[in-house]
Amino acid sequence: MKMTPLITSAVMHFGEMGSRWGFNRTVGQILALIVLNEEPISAQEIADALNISRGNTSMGLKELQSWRLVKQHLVPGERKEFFIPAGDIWTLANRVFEERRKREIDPTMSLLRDLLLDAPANEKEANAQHKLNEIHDLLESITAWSQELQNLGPEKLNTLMKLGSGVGRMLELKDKLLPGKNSVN
Amino acid sequence: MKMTPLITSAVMHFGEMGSRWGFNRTVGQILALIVLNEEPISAQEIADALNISRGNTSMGLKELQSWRLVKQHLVPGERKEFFIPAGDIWTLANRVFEERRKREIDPTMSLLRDLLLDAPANEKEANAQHKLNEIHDLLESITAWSQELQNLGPEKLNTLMKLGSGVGRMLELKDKLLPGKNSVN
DNA sequence: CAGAAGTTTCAGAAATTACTGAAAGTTTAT
DNA sequence: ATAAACTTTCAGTAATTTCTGAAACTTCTG
Repeated sequence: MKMTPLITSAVMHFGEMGSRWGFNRTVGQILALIVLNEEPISAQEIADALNISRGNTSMGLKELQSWRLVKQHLVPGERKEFFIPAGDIWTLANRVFEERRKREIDPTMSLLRDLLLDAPANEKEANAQHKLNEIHDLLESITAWSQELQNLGPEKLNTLMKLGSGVGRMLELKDKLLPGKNSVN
Repeated sequence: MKMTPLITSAVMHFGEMGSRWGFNRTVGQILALIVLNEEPISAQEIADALNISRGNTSMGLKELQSWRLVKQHLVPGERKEFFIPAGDIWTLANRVFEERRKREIDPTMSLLRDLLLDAPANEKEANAQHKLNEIHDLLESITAWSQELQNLGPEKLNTLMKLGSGVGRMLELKDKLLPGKNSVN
């Protein structure tokens, strides 16, 4: 498993970015390596290529599996476990979005719901609650929307993205188009 | 600047989430405090309320200003500087998206462009380059799209979000609606 | 210009997070 | 049942990130 210079650059970069994407350097490197390698690759090969301990590799792979970004791949006749990406690039990107939503938005939504249940103790709290409510509604919209987008599937999503500024014009016509929908206030 | 229990819970939570949102605990707490407090608040009051050093407070505020999430507010007659949110909740959310895009996507796009310029040295590299190209295109779409959404402005964005699954139906009709746009393959 | 009121910087300490490697665990083959 | 081939766990260490607080800086006031 010798990495070519190009692959090395890419792997190193994804390592650096890893922490910004919600996982750590090693996990980012492992992911890049698995994605860029057309053949399935074993844990030992990963450890060797990246110069990291076998234990760290194991933990990284576990994390990537919990994100559903890589999966195991049994090679007939081989005792070792091999790893491959859990889907195409689109799928992987979707998974990252979804996992991050779970980690970054859901816990906050849940707390906000709780905080909004209590009656405000005074003026100050009433004001704060109002702000928290705005935040809650915003997060709810984002969540609903992102699920909606995922349900569209890659093709339609792509259509929508490529549509670009056409979206604006389309929205202006929407009431004529979809008379069943009530307008938003 | 005594925090009520409700505000305390919210501030602590935003601190915990802070690191997942791209800044650290203290920065998250400071942001929450500024947003939830209707009055402008001074650096010293923030340090006291959160029990953090004055120096840390200063750095946190600097970071929040670099994210364009809070701004200074001069109170006439007061020597101190006060701080307030840089806009309404929608604006703040947009700023977070945009900043994160800059930090999480732009550097990768730039590297990918470079890596795609070199001719592949062999079979392996050609394959890797193909994958990198897919990633590049995806990130490009996401970037373009998110800029598009921001240009729509809050009202239309809200309309779009509330539209929910109507988007799917709308897309099916789009060709009739916007005949100038070519279909996507 | 001295000094009071405030802010920022940054070296070192504290806290957190990631990594190693040896030991324990698992699976398959004989 | 034993051994070989492999994986996982986890205590301790290393690396990184965050925080403090004292010193330096800035600005305003008399």
